[in-house]
Amino acid sequence: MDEQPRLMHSHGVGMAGHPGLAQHMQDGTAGTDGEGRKQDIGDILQQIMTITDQSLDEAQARKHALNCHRMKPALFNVLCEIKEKTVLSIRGAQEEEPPDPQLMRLDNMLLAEGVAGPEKGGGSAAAAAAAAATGGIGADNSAEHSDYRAKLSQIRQIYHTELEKYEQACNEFTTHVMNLLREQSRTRPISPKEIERMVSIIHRKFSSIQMQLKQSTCEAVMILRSRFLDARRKRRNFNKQATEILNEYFYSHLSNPYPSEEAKEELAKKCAITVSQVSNWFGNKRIRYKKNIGKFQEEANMYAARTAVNATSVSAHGSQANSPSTPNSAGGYPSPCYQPDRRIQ
DNA sequence: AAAGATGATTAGTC
DNA sequence: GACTAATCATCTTT
Repeated sequence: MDEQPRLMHSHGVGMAGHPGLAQHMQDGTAGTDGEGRKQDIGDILQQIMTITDQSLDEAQARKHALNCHRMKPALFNVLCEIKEKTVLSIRGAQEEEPPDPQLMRLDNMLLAEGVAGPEKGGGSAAAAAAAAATGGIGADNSAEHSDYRAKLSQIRQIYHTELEKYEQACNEFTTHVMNLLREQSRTRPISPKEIERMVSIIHRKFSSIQMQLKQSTCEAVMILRSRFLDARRKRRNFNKQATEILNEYFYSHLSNPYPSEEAKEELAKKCAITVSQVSNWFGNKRIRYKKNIGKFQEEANMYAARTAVNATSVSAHGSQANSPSTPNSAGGYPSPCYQPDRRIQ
């Protein structure tokens, strides 16, 4: 009951400024008197200012009164409930989406490549797997291997810093929005569910940005990997000694230049290359020799002579470092004319 | 820079 | 799976 007079009073104060203005309008005399007019305008401005001030004060007071009203929580609860129902009926269906298959693919790949997941170990494991895929990496390729690892860990580092940045930004933004909503929930009905929904929307937006990061990281890894795996890109000639060992074997087995698996392994060991490299070498050599025997004649003669010299010095001195491991025709010149025999063709 | 040499890859055969 | 023949990509020589 005592609320009413106060309200009336404050209302009265609000109106108190108006009679003066109304009076002016009614007289119509102000237009003729310059001095009076100036003063009147000053009065009006003054009154407007007071009105504004008073209105603001009033608005604040009303807001405060509303905030403190004992029925407010109940009212907001009801409003929230109604809002929840309408919002849910509008977009309730599309709420729970399944995990994005593409994102899962990217995640799996990053994990497999050792970019995501535990430190270091994964990376070198992936590099080792890549090395195994090429058919084995020799000791002389370890430099390239470590280069690969270095680049991979560089990618890894960039990925993690970026990811961290995104996560931090996401968290900051989330807390900011949550604070804002909590602040606003004092003046408008906001349910906790609504806040939750807003947070999930933010997370979804940020995860789509994250996906772009993951995608570009995957691309970088793929490029690095393909460059590392494509050995042709960084082909190195075998060193002179290795070539000599291989040629010695080839020309001393000219009638049947097909080293057995054991012989290949031994040659690989001697030349510090892989068995498949030995196989490649013999494959290339056979076909190229066969294609142009004339061109290789000189080379054939040279190695044949050397083998012969080695053989004689072996018999003379008992040991020789450079002798071929399994000469097939010790004592005589192996035929410099390799007939493309039964095996070939 | 062009030509030749060489190691690796690929399709096809046995 | 080993091999041939053709080819590619790079290295080396001219």
